[in-house]
Amino acid sequence: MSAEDERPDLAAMLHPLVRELIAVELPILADHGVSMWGYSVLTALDGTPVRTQAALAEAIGADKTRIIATLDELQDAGLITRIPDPDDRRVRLLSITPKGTRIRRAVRSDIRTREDQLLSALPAADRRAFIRILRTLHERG
Amino acid sequence: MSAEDERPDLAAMLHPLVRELIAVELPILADHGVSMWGYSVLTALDGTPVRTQAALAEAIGADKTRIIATLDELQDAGLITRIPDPDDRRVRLLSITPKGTRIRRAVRSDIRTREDQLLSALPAADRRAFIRILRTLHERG
DNA sequence: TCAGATGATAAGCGCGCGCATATGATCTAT
DNA sequence: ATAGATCATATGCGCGCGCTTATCATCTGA
Repeated sequence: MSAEDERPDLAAMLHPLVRELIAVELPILADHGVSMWGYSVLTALDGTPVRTQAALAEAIGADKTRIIATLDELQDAGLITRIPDPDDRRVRLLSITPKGTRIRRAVRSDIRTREDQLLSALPAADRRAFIRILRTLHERG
Repeated sequence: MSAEDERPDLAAMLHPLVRELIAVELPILADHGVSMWGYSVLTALDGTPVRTQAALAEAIGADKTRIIATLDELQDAGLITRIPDPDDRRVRLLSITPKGTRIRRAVRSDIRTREDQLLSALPAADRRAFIRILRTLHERG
């Protein structure tokens, strides 16, 4: 039985880490007046407008009915636009506004700063490797 | 602006991964007749008996009132024992039974198999590095 | 001895969320 | 023209869980 066998489960290590990250992010999001789902929507829309709300929900792992209130809030706050598609009037074309982009990037920057603090326990090479491997796992699926 | 700056947030990458791991684990846990919290308790007790229930809850990030039902179930199933401490009769000494140990290890083995499948997208060196770095972050925190 | 701390337990509140269902508008294919 | 699919939306159920409060037993220190 190698030492590897005695490691905690992946979820046992990852879950607390995620909880910690979320705890760090919530106050930042509150400072900028957006919810976690709202930020997630802004992130998905920044750079890539999305044609349907269902596709957006799918892309960010949200529920397509639950996301509607989030979109309402973002629209009311002027962070996104929801224009009926002239080619298919069932569809709302979603895009982020300049104000939405500004807020999204400000939030991301604040989050990045805190993430760096969290990762500062690691040697630089490990930090880079961790991010790189995570991106691989993330893109894979 | 380096490519690094355009990476997704850590939580955006880690959260889906955790969700996926949990989705994989739930059927395994159901097969062995334990809940996620139950498995977490068994894992904490295997090898290290714990003196108080509050300490256990704290150790696994659970709520000290919510954990009681879990302990009741585990005890009813014969997977743990809860004996009043003769030196302080407020306290219940917690330990895992042989049956509990057997189940915990069977679950862990099944989970490990599925984790390996999940990580098989990575080159072996990255797999090792990922685990090693995760353990560092986990122990630090 | 007695007040206050500590441990286990019960019970309840409120939130977020996954999920199912229903409805109306609109499009598409026959 | 019409049936069926698709999209946005509203609504409601139920669960898990973090949190609070209260109760009872027991221990500890002044």
